[in-house]
Amino acid sequence: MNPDDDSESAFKNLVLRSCPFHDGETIDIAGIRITRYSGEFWTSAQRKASSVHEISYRACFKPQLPHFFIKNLTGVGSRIYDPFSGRGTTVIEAGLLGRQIASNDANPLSRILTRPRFFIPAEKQVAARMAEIPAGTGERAEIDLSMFYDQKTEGEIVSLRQYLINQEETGRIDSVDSWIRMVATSRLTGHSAGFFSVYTLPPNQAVSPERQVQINKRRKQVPEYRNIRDLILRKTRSLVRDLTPEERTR
DNA sequence: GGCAGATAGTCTTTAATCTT
DNA sequence: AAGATTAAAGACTATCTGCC
Repeated sequence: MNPDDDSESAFKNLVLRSCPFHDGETIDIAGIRITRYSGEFWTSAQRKASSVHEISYRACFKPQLPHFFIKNLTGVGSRIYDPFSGRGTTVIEAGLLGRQIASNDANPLSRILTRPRFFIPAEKQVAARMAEIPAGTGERAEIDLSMFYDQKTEGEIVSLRQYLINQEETGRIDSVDSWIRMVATSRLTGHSAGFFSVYTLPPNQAVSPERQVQINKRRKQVPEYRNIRDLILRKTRSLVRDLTPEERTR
């Protein structure tokens, strides 16, 4: 069910009325000091946050949520720890608020997506590095991904992957490589021309190869060439568009 | 500067499958 | 069989971009 605004605000008023003190006010209950804070984080108007958060990931909450608690309950320089970091919303927001951070996650994808956004390269550096990485020769991946990618596109992805694995294994991977890996990972599949794949479900939803064959048939589509270098640069620009010069070099 | 179309992050709905 | 859970599909919508 989708509660309309009226019922939502009625619920909010009920909750606020039942609370005996006002926002920011501290009272003593049974010897425990309690300060009240309230906020809204789910309506569209309150979702706007830094562009640097905008990478695809399943199940992510709004940056305003950690922002609210970090701002009200911690000071500049405090350390914020997130034990289930996911795409890193909490620690990135903490970083933007000038806090120290620590995080971990069982899924290594978390580190791939989070860490590079603390060491943001200049767009020029990303462009120069992308130009150095071989575009490949249309090599296919080990598994059949032809229902998602045009052959040339897939060749570029395979070549980039090989390059990154090689950099990692030889200990040469740097912040520019890591940034490219983060952006490329978030561009792999999606539902618009900004992704490497043909139209598929939005990137927070997985699709099996068999299902994608059906989607292609129904939509009468075949994967067409996508220049992954251009798309990575475009997304790079988009990710940093809200950042101040200080935030970019922090 | 304002409009229209494109983009893409996220939300809702429906279908399929599993559990009790 | 009913209820719960998960998968699939696409809809919704704020923001961006290009154009006049």
